[in-house]
Amino acid sequence: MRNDYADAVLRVASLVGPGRVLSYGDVAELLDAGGPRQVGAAMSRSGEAGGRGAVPWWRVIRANGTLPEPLAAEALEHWAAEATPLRGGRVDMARARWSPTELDFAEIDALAEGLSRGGAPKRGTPLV
DNA sequence: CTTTTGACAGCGT
DNA sequence: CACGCTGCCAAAA
Repeated sequence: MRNDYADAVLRVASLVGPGRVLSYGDVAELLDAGGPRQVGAAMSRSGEAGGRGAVPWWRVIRANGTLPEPLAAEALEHWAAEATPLRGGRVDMARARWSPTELDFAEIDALAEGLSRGGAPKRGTPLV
């Protein structure tokens, strides 16, 4: 079922609570898979997300507490609305970084598990 | 199979 | 603070 890496990334993003954020690299590290670029690539697809934009994309940002031009403006509104710790127009990563609870860890671990599905692709499994 | 690309990160200059 | 280069890993061409 785990469609793919992107799905896991989106789920982790949805775990982040209001007023908190995670850097792309953090997400990759939590999943213990891929890297910041994969997370970003996955997030780019969040707009589609099966047609549902229920993904709090503004809670997954760059390590420096910002987002690319086109998104910064809109994200800033969300951050302000959620009382996210800001500093000079960008997120104060030191204070806003999300800390997963043990419960969240279990969730994340389960997601990571799904990614490792080395099951048995073998044979003509076109896969992605 | 190889090459290119991408909502990145970190370090050196 | 501004650039430039390297490392990263998966998906798409």
